Amino acid sequence: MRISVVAKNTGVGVETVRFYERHGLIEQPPRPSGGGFRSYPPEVAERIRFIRQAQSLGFSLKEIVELLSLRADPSADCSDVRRRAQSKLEEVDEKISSLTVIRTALQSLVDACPGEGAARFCSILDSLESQARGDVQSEKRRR
Amino acid sequence: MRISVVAKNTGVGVETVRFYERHGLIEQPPRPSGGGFRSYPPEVAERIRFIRQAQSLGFSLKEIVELLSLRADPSADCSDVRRRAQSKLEEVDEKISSLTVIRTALQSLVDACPGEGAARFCSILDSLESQARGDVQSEKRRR
DNA sequence: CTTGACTCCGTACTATAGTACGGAGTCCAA
DNA sequence: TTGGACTCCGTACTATAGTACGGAGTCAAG
Repeated sequence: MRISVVAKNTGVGVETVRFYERHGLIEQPPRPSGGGFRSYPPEVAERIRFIRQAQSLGFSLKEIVELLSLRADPSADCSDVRRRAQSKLEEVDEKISSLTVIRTALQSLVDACPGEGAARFCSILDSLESQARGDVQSEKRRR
Repeated sequence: MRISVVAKNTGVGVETVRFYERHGLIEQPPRPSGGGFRSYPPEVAERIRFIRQAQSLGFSLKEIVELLSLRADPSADCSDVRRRAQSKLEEVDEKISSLTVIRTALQSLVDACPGEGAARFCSILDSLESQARGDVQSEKRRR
């Protein structure tokens, strides 16, 4: 496979394939002796899909490199992988709960806003300001 | 107030204050004619707290610039601000639900993992791989 | 045997939100 | 008046994950 075919088959750009090569996520096939274009084995495409799959689960490229090297290392234990997945799960849980806090705050701002009038007197901006002052009283009054 | 005092009072670094100046989030006080150090009025510290408050609700610096200019614009309407908060709320909701999908996937990977044995045969890595192949069968078998 | 598409390679640029650095100037207390 | 701390300013660097570009080489169809 030429690089453009790999890219097309995996839904990434040619430049992204090269980017992954440069960062050690996939191996760059040797250039044929005598010149010409590199030929990519199907495993490369599979690995790129693995990368995207792991990315979609919230793993960074750096973490994916580690995951891949665990798979390659015969002395690596499955529990290493499990620990990583577990800690990623905890990370995701934390993100969800902090977003939930944000959601609640935004919702109450939106609810309190009359939705009309000059922005200078906007309750949302006011609230952001009074919270910036640490002004809890006006916060309570507003609700 | 000297810049370092502003920084200390708002919990950011001096470089961050300058960064906000360069990016139009806060106004840079003029240097006293005849040389010397700039003096920051307390409103600057308040504005930095506003910025951090809005950041903590998920607004980017670019969006915060817009929020601030809405507040300054006498013709801007409160409904503009409300719309922005509303759409940020929707964004946050989307993030939460996609993280929830990720959470579920990670949880089932962790649950399926025996937690021992060689990483080469790790069910988590296998699963990532078979999903990469679009191999739904082995996915089902594994559970 | 030429032309257009594709490849290779290095370098540079994008966005986001800062952080660091070096040198010159300034301020204040001992 | 001198030394340490702080300020000013521009530039460069960090991390993350790519994206773009320009020139040279290569391949295949017409």
